[in-house]
Amino acid sequence: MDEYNPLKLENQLCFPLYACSKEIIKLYKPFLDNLDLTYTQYIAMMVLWEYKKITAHELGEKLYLDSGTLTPMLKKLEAKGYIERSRSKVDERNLDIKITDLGMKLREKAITVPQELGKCIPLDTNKALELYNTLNELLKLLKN
Amino acid sequence: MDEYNPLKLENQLCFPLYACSKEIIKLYKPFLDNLDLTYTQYIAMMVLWEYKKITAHELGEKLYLDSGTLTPMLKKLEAKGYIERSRSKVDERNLDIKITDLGMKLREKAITVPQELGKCIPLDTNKALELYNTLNELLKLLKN
DNA sequence: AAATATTTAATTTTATGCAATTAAATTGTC
DNA sequence: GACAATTTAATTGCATAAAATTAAATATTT
Repeated sequence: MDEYNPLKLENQLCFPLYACSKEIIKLYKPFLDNLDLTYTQYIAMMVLWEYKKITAHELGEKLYLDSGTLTPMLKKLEAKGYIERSRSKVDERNLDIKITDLGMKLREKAITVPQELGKCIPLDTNKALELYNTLNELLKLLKN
Repeated sequence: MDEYNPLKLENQLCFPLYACSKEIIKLYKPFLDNLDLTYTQYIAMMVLWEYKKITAHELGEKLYLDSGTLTPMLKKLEAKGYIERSRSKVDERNLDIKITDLGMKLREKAITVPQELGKCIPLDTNKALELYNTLNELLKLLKN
């Protein structure tokens, strides 16, 4: 009998996580192209649709992204007119991100995206929910 | 009662997939730094440790990566002396990737990585196995 | 055999993504 | 109030990652 090989790609947990993540982000592309958003910009807008106003730092914590990724991405969203960037008056080290009317209007166009994408993911509801729960649990544990 | 909001970051399946993938790849960093490999280079080496020789195209299929990512990455692995790149004699459009002795030697240094990483992932064996199975199933379905 | 279609790696462009550093502002301590 | 420590965004450098295009080689069709 062959010995168990810990270094086979097939035997890794991380690899299907990494590959699934990329493949699903690819599925978003045609829908997000209609909104002129990349996936990273989309998840940032999602937070802003909910909170309307947030500091760059808090946004980064929610998205698991640091300023090296956020700064240029937020500048692009500002150039598109979806957000405004301004120094906080309370603490000038903080950058306040505020959604614009145009940004809020984009939400209406985006409203169908989650359902459309759901149709592209070939998992039954129970499996999907179980996966959702496990990943969120793992994510929470990894944060500590 | 609040209505269900399909555009809340919290309600997405893809986001924890994306975030977990990135966070776990970060966990690899200290171990892979010892091997002078990035995560992408590591998974490429994993395939080569198993197959010894493979075409760039087949490697790309296994890793879910295209030539735009593979070409520069394989050149770096060649520069480190872990692989050799050569045109196939059978079909010159194909690029053969062959592991070197130095590349095979690196495997010995890498052998402990999966176990070390396992210790960093706070999931019990059953949950991890279930996640592994679901993700591989999903990955297989996404390929079609 | 010539023309066409296909396959594949490489290149180009744009957008992350992270580590490390820098710079500016604020906080804490005395 | 001076000054050190801390916090935060921005910058820099390097490595993906994907889409689109290009170029070379091979396979197919007539």
